Amino acid sequence: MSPAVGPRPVTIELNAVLVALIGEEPQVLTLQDGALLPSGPFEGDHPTLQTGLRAWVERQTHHPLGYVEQLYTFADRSRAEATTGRRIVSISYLGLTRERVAAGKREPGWQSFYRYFPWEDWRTGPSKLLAHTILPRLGKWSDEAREPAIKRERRQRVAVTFDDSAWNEELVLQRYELLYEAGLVPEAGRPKRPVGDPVPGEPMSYDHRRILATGIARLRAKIKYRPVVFELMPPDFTLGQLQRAVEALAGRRLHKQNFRRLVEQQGLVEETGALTAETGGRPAKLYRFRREILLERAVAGTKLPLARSA
Amino acid sequence: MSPAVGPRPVTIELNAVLVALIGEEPQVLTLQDGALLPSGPFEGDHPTLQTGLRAWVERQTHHPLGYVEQLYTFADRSRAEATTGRRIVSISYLGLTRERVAAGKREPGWQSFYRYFPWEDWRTGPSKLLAHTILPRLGKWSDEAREPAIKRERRQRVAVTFDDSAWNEELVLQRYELLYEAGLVPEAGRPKRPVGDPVPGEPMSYDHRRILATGIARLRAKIKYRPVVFELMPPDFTLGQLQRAVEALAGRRLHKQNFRRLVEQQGLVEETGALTAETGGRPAKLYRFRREILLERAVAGTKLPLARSA
DNA sequence: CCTGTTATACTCAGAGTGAGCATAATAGGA
DNA sequence: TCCTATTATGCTCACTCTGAGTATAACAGG
Repeated sequence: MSPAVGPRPVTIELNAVLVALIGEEPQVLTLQDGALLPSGPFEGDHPTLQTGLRAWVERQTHHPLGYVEQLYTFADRSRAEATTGRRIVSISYLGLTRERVAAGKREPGWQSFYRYFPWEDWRTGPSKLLAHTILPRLGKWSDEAREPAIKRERRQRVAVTFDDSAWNEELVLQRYELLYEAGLVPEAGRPKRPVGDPVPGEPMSYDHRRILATGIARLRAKIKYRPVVFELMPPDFTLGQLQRAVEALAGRRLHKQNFRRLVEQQGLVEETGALTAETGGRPAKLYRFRREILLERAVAGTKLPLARSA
Repeated sequence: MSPAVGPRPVTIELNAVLVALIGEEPQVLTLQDGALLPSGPFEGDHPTLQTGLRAWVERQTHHPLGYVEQLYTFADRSRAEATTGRRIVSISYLGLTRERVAAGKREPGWQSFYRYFPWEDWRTGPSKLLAHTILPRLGKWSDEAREPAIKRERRQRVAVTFDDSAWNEELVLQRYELLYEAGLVPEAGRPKRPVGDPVPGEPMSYDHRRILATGIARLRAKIKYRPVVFELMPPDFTLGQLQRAVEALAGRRLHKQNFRRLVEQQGLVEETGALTAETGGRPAKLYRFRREILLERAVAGTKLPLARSA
């Protein structure tokens, strides 16, 4: 069990889920007409994985990456292995970048999250696609199970991940995997499933749609306890814009007044002093992110009933 | 940007942070008299990384792994690279396993968390090591900075991560990294720092102490929103034992009555019906983990002010 | 039967959160 | 000019959650 000198050739590949908000839609950078996430080899002359990724992305997009976070490392993929004989290890990252085009102009390569996961967008109310198509078909899948135990387990998993009365927007990956298991979405490069009529939502090549699901899920979880939305916002913004940004990522509507209360009382923003009348109604105050907050506080998050708080 | 066939030889290595509770101490499995985490090559004949890790750990420890989670993938390490010329990518995992020895007998290889991070143990009150040794030296390090801006930034980072009036037990890694930056802990295989008199706490070889810090941090965060403690508990336990387990991991004391309330009202446990008198005082009811809960509910966690929850 | 120890039940105040009412300030059209 | 629609902003209220503590129960050992 000493440090190993491995027996089999291996290739390292980096995958990036690059997110930007373009015109209040959450978008991800793709290649090949939306079928691929950007990916490339890890070049050994970079000191770390993260600097390698940054350099490579910034060279490709001519744009600085605001925030980068490692998502997951997969090695369980057939992919090119069959042909080359090499083991491919793929390390995926989530990166956030600021919008840089006019909201009107359509950037090539950027695609909405919800092109791939239409059932994840609840901003206009409970997803009709879910109620009319997905849930019935998942119900059928559950009923198809022969053993009662498996049937019960399937039903329960569907209920937990897709329950529309207690929708949990973080379960993007679990929902995708359940749909995959049920044969409702296709996925290349994995053990074949009997996919009949796939559910709406674009597929991607290889496991890139799964990686995207992982990235969206991580991002949806993260915005709740770290101020990462601001990496996607312009320097100045109104609270309404900020709210619509969060709504776009989370895929659901928020209570306006309570959202303001939360943002303000946490000291995340400060007024610039200016107003903007471009919002359609009463002019709104402009705010900017208080970067100092990153130094002032660490993460939040406690759920332990602590004793003697001094 | 097509899937890559890399130019440089690479070796994949797996590292495991294997945790067990032995006699109410949180312990990690080590080799070489505590200097190494178990690590080994990823053998290409396993379909996935996780199954590879499981098989390998269970072969080494003759013991099933209850819970496994990927921690992080590093490639930024000099290590054996200098000698072999190969790039080493190390994928680390956190694994939880059940105690299997009598509390008295000392298992070889298992070491307490707090042998490596003594300042992380607040179970007997605020760490004296912190107040008497670490904080003064970190203060000195801050003051050494020439530029006022850097001085201020150092002070603020120390305040956020080490603040003993609002101790955040999750910041294990941030604290370790700060100590490393300040030259207060040694670390092999990294750019040398002028380490004078190191702060108490055992070092490890390579970057294993850093990986351990990552694992402890992840575990401390996880116990707050997922019922993973039970992976470390015997089948039947009292609420007092459960509390001391959580305290051991979190490194701090909890309010007993509120801890019970939390555990009970979340439906995490059920009474077995039996009592045990081995706790020293009034006999305690025995409980067991309600595995069904894993199917009944997904994660918790919302901090968004949702609209119309109808 | 007193003392120390752990277990268990219950209460209470304050903070945080979901939900909604009310008002302000703009644009555009009747 | 004055409605109306729209967005922004301020404030209240009830309910739940959580920290903190009081009180009582049930054992062991001297």
